[in-house]
Amino acid sequence: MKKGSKAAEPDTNGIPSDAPRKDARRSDARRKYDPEQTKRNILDVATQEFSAMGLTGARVDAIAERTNTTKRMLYYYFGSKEGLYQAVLEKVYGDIRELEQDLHVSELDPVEGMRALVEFTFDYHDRQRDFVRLVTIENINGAKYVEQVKSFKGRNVTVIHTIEDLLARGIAAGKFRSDVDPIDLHLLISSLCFHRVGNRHTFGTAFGRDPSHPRLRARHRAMIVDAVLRFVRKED
Amino acid sequence: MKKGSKAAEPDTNGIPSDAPRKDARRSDARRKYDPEQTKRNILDVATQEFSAMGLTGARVDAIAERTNTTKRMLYYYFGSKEGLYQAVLEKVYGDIRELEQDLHVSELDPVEGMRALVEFTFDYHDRQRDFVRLVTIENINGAKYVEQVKSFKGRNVTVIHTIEDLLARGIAAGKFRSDVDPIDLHLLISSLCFHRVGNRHTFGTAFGRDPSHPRLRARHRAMIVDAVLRFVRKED
Amino acid sequence: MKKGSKAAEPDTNGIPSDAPRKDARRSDARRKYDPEQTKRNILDVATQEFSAMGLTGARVDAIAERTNTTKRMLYYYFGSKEGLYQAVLEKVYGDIRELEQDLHVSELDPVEGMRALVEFTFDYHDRQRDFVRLVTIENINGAKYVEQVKSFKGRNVTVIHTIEDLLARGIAAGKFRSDVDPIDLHLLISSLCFHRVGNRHTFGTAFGRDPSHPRLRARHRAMIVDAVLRFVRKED
Amino acid sequence: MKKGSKAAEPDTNGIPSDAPRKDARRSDARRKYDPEQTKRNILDVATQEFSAMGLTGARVDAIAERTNTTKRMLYYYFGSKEGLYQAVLEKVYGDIRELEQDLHVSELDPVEGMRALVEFTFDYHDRQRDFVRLVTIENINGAKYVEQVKSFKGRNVTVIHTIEDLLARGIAAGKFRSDVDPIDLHLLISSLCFHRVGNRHTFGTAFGRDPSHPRLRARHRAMIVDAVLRFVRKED
DNA sequence: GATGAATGAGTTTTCATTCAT
DNA sequence: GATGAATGAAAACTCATTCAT
Repeated sequence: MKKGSKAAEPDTNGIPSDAPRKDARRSDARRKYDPEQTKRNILDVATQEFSAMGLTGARVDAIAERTNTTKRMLYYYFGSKEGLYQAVLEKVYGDIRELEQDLHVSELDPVEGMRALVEFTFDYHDRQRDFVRLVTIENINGAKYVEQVKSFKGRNVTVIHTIEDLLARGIAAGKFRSDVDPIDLHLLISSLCFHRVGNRHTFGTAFGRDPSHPRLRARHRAMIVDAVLRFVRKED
Repeated sequence: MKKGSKAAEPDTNGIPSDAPRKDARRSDARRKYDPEQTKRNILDVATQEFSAMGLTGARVDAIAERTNTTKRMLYYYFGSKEGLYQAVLEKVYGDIRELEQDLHVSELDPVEGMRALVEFTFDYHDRQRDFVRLVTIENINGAKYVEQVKSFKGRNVTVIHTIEDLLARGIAAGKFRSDVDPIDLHLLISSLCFHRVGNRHTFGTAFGRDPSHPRLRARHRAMIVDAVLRFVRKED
Repeated sequence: MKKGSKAAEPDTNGIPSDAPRKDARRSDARRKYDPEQTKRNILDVATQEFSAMGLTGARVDAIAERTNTTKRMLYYYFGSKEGLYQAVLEKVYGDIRELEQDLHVSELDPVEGMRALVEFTFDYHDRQRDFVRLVTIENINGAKYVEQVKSFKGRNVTVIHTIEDLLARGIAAGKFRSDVDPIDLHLLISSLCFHRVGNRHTFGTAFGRDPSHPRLRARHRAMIVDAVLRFVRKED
Repeated sequence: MKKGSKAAEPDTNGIPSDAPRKDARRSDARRKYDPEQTKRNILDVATQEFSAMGLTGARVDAIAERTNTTKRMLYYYFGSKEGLYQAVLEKVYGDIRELEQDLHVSELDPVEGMRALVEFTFDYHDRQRDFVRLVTIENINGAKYVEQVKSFKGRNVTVIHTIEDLLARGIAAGKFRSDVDPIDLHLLISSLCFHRVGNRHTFGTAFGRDPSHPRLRARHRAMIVDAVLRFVRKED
């Protein structure tokens, strides 16, 4: 194993990472002392590094190097490598939540709502690779850190409520079967949307197909929507 | 000494790991020096450690400690930490292959064959957590090491052939729709079987449900078979 | 953040430390900026921290945190950690001096005067743990800093004069032996009064007795007075 | 505070430290791999550094530098800085114990026995400055580490038994008073022997007298024996 | 083949101190 | 006078790997 810390090389192929936008500076003059910006900057770089390298694989030095500040500030604000990792997790989960606010499924008819939910889930995972990778990493860590993330449980409850609502309305409209457990359905949707992103490297190696290629992506999207709708549809 | 190298603790809840069986000693005379046994022993322990901790998280010392031999031997046989990791990957993929030999889907009618394939895939992932974890880890590594595993590509080709055969026969029998891509279908099946195992920690934390609980497992198995069959079925 | 800077925990069992009294604000109008008060506040906190942790063990951050002001002020007023330590030493020695003024041994008959001196010395050490600890710390530092404390030498000269006076009068009165060196006697008295305070932790651990317990304190006090008087007494 | 790690400078004036004897090599050829010697070497150097600088003041690098090995070995054998400190404590207490074996007070008449005990205690403290310093340091640490030293409590019990025996025999012989508590007497003796060593720096600074000067040492030794005997002697 | 001791090069973390506002 | 943010230098500790026996 080469030691040179080239940092965060693996992955990141395709869509550019969603983390550090240098232009995110406060619109007012670039001030020298801007703790919020400093923190955000560190957090953005750390998101990249942790999602690319894992908790143990990430290097504090590598993060610091790509930051506008020094390693010291990283400890000043986040206390430790683990603390920083945790903060990254928190940020990432917070980000999703904001996005989900925009999804008003309850205003759509159940079938269209279900389609919208699946498409949203698909798109989100497809775009937020860092999120997918961090979840993967957390599963290797035994979900040790995510447990302490406040926004984590809340977010999941929301999704389940959405699904319950869709299912109930679908059943009432005679469109959906009545024996589907909402959490199981969530798992099913997640599986389909998550796996092709999280495992795209082994998939690509195995079949010579990159699941993130636009054509494939479109086909997968349609397939997954189709599969979910067939699964919930009431058969006559 | 703060950290105490307990190593490889995370995960492993539920089904006991499939790796190191101390009793696996060759029944014939236990010779003092048995290179094969030594290698196998190292490999078993390493499988556990790598699958529990990841490539970067695994500790050579931790592996050596739980081995019947010493660290030196590990280097003697496998050259480096990476070499050992690679060997683990190779072993794990070899193991699957053997199992798949037993699955004779071509002798079943297409619907039953599809069901059998899905059930096999489900059961395999459900049991072989180490495999699932190692694949996950490989995806974090950008599939860098699995690419060099000989049995890897071959195995996947086989699965696709099986699916192609099932689809063709199903279409011919008027049971399956004709617009399903075999690799996409494989991805779909894999997603459903893999995700609930690979992400069971975050899932468990999010919903307070352990997907490996027998009751849930049975339900998931039925659900996945159902979802796949509904997906491929020809509608009239 | 692992270590959490709780600072200055060890010791302080029993009698509450004599340092920082938050209520010590000047009774006259609490002005926003009161340099004297700020300095005193820093000094009090620093006395605690240094006496609890030693010079190297003390943390500037820990001191600043428990202060009403910020770290910057600490440097503003005292220049450096060492400067602050020195200032603490100075303050502590000054405090003693004030107290010793009240002891008018020369007005008592030699035996009673000696008793009074020993009792005073005992009581002082017994109460001023911070003083005892700081002296101990200075001895670990090779007395490097105390050398620069002005009140230090002066104070000792005074004590020796007092002892010389007592011895002379005692000898004249036929009560004391004539072969006692005043500095040696001072050392003897100090040893007895100092040790039980400075080493009370190891003593407590060794014998399960806390020398600062009231009953034990009283007995020690009597014992030490007794020992000293027997030592100086002229035998017939 | 200068940062350059010149290490272990303070103190050590006078008698050369009792720690690392390079000649302590196993008499048989100087072997390259000699764990016992390596450990002892580290321990000896560490004893010096810790006793000179305290736990927080000591520098792992400084210890390693003066060792025949590298810093890594220090962690290999002792796990951490604290672990090494603890080992030093253990060694130092063990050393005393061995010495005390040679003191057969019970064979002497009570007065002579008491004199021998005091003289032994005096000599021990006078010579083993590292011991005295380490005890002092432990008192600053709140005796946190010495508590875990096995030989610590045992040693103290032994001393008390010796004193009890002497007192009992002295009382029986009509030589000693009967109201002396053995632990108190031990404290008294310790105080007198310990203080002049432990606090010799401040003492030297205060009075311009170095208590370790041979002439002064002899006088102190006589004085302390005298003081103790006068204290225990039965008055007619 | 097998082993415990040894190690160089990192890696995380801490500390006293200073800067810009 | 006062403050929170910032920092370089050093300190503790860890890791994969190799050596002597």
